[in-house]
Amino acid sequence: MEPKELLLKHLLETITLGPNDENCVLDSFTELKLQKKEVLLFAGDVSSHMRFIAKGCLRAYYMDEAAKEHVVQFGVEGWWVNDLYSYLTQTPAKQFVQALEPSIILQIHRDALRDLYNKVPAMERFYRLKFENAYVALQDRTINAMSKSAEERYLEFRTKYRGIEQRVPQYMIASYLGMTPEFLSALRKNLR
Amino acid sequence: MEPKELLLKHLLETITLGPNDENCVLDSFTELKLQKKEVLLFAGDVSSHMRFIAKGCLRAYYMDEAAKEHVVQFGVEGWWVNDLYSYLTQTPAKQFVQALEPSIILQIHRDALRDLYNKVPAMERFYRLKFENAYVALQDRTINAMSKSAEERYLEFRTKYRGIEQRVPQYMIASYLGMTPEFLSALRKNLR
DNA sequence: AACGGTTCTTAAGATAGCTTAAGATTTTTA
DNA sequence: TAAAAATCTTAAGCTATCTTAAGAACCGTT
Repeated sequence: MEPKELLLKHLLETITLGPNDENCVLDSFTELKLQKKEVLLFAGDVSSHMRFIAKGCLRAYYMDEAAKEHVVQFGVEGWWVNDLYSYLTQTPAKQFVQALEPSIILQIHRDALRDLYNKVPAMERFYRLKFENAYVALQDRTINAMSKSAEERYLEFRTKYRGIEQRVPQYMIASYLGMTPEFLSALRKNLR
Repeated sequence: MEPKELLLKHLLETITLGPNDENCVLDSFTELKLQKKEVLLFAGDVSSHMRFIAKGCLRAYYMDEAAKEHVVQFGVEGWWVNDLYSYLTQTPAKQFVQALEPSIILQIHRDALRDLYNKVPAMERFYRLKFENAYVALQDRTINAMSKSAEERYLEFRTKYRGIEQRVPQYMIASYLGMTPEFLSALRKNLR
C-alpha cells in the first residue's frame, strides 16, 4: 500500500474525515525515505515534525553522561516516533531517532499541524486520543519497570511486541528493558 | 480561594475562555469533600470522572498479587488525579485513589466532558495539552526509573516535588520510587 | 570462501538493593 | 495523657543484577 494510503487508513481508525478534509490532511504530510542506520533526528536539534512510520523500523534512544545508549522506544509500521519532549517544548532533543531498517516516514511540520488543528478539528481530536493512549501505555510500562523483575519485563515485552523482537538486535531490547545484554542473554537461557 | 476559582485560574493558564464559556465549563464540575484516608476511587470500579484537586493531597496506588501497595502518583492542589486507564477505556480500575489529607475535589463526568468538548472546543485543546505534558513528564519518570540508581531517583524526586516530600509518609515515597522503605531510610542516612 | 564487523553467550567476581526482624520514634485516638 | 497505631530506623544476611573479559556465532561485503 502507498504510504499516504496507510496514513489515511491509520487516521480513519480513530476519527472520521470528510472528503475535503482527507486531501487537506494528506497534503500537509511529506514523505521521507531512510536507509538502515540513518538518523532522522539528532540529539541537540529541535524536533519540529510529528512522524508516522509507513514502512520499516526505528528506535529512539539517548546517550547518558557515560556515553551509554538507552533505548526509549521502538516503532514499526503504523506507529509514530519522535522526541516528544523536544517537539512539544521546542527545546533541543535529548534523544536520537534512527532507522533500524530501510524505512519510509510521513511527517508533518509543527506549524502545518497547528494550522490543521484549526482547519480540521478532527485532527485535534486524533492527537488528543493518541496522547491519551500513549499515556496509558507508558504508565503501564513505568509500573512494570518499577515493580517487576527483569524476567517478568522480558516476558511481557515478548507478548506485547511480538513482531518487534525478531526485527531488532537483542542488546537493544535489553537496553529498552533496562538491563544489560549479558543479563538478558543469561535470562533467556534459563527460560528454556 | 474558592475551589471553582482555582479551577478557572488553572484552566486560564493554558487556554482562553469567553465569559459564556466560563460558566458553561464551571457548571459542568461538581465539588466533593474528602476526609483524610477516604477513598475516592476503588480498584474494581469504573472511573467516570476527571478530577481536579482544589485542596489537599491524594495518591493513586495499586495492589499487586501479593497485596503489596505500589504508589503510582501523588497529587496536590492544582493537579489532576485519576486512574486514566479505567477512565479512558471504561474498564474496572486497577488503582485506588485515596486522600492523604482532608481534600476538596472538582470533578466532571465523562459524558459531561464529551458535551463540553463540543460546546467549548478550547476544552478539547486543554486536555490535549494536558495529556501531552503528562506524557512528557511520565516519559521522564520512566527513563529515570530504568536508568538511574535509587539515590539518583530520590534526589530528583526531592527537587521536583519539594512540596510533596513533607506532606506524605516516607514509605509511600519509597513505593513511588520503586524501592523498599528500609532502603530509602538507609540511603537518606548516607546522604547526610 | 574469507574477512571485518556486529551481535550473542558464558562465566567469575562485585555491588546495589531486598528481606527479615527488631526496636525507636512519631502521630492518632481513646 | 496514656495506649494504640503508624511510621521510621538499624543491621545482618541474601539475591538479583551488573561488570568485565573473552570467545563463539552470525552477518554482509569483497
